Amino acid sequence: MDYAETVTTRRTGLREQKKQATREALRAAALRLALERGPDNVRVDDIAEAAGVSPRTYNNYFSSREQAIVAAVAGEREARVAAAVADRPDGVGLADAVIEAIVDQYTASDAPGADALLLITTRPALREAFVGTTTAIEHPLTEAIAGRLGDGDPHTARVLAASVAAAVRVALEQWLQTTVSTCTAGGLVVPSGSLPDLLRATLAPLRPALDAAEQ
Amino acid sequence: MDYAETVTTRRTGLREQKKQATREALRAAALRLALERGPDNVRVDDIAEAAGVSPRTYNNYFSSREQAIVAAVAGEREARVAAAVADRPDGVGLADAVIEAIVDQYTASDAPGADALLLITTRPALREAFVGTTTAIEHPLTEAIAGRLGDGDPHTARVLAASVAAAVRVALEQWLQTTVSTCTAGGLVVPSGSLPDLLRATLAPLRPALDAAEQ
DNA sequence: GCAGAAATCTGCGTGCGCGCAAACTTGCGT
DNA sequence: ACGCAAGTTTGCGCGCACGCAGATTTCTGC
Repeated sequence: MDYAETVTTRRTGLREQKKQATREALRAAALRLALERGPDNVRVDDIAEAAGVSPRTYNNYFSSREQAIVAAVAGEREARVAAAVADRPDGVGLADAVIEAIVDQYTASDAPGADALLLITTRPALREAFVGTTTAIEHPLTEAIAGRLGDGDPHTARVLAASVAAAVRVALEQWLQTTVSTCTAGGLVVPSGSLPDLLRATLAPLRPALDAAEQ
Repeated sequence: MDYAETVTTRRTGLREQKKQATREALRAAALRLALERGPDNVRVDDIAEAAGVSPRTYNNYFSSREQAIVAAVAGEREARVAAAVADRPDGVGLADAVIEAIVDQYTASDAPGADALLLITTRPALREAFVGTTTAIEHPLTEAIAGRLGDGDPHTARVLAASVAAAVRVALEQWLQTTVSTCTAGGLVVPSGSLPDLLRATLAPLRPALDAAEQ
């Protein structure tokens, strides 16, 4: 929940260094254990023990059992989406900047954690946590949109960011739904290639709102 | 979560009748106890005991402790919003129908539970649960919008409904924020009169998207 | 270096959410 | 009227989330 130090490693150093280390250890341990045994057969005590910390400490980093597993695949996608929106050249419109940035980030991150994604699509509790990560992009996205809108009403940026995040959530829900049904029916892996198209199609209805805000 | 019987009291009757009775008893007990003592000094066991059911039964009706308290003021606003959208004459545009229906429902319901609202604005956990009720309007709103759009793409209706719900959530968050700060600073009750204006202003950026979907 | 301040880790206790299976209630067919 | 099927309630147990306060580690000023 704290992205202020991701760039310049602010703050004295040894503290934040250890903090990030244990956070990463918890992430890795959670994902590894979830893949080895089923996701249901892993308690927070196991994760904490594998990471070498107290069970109580786990909840100082993640507020739910699923967050650690989901964090491994979701990562800091939120901040990268915002950065991607801001990095688009000024020539392209707001709608294209936002939509393409989101599509890029959500398709690029699929390759590394493909096995983890398959795991997430299986268990409903994990799917819910994964879908819940979309709300995390709201704040960074708000600032990115506000930066592109210039001196406009900051309320508008916030509403648009929330709407975009909601649309992304809808796309993910539908993608997971069709994915699991495909798995059940065909028995093959996920057709991740359709995610970009689905995102574009789902975000399309918001284009008029984004265009109108630009004036 | 089950709105199929709200109109015609379908299903044999005695079962659903008792079900609604205990649900209402739980709601009332939760709100009463929360008002008497502080909201933090009421356990689910107390609510269940006051309603005359087992503590386990409570979680058959509400999946969290706050839901019962919030449900008292939130009620079945979801279904009524959808009905209000559908009831607007065909002459008015989709944007006006949606926005005015929402404004109506969110202002009309404020009067009865004014004291409860003040309670909710105080405790952060309750505010979160109250804000969370906005996602409940997504499904009914989707069908209402789809009905007005006619034979258009059902995806569009879903995205628009999700965006509208997100915007409502943003408005509620901001309203609660300014409300609590006003209370802290001035020490007076909430300026509920500004909610309609805030809703209208927050939903305004989505007008172009709603208008465009209508064609 | 060295105290004092600040942040973090940890054990403990409480309450909550929920799966499970047994008792009980209600509805329906005959 | 009666018995079976379906639905609901309840007790039980497990694991999770978190506040609290003490111990421990890290940072800062001197």
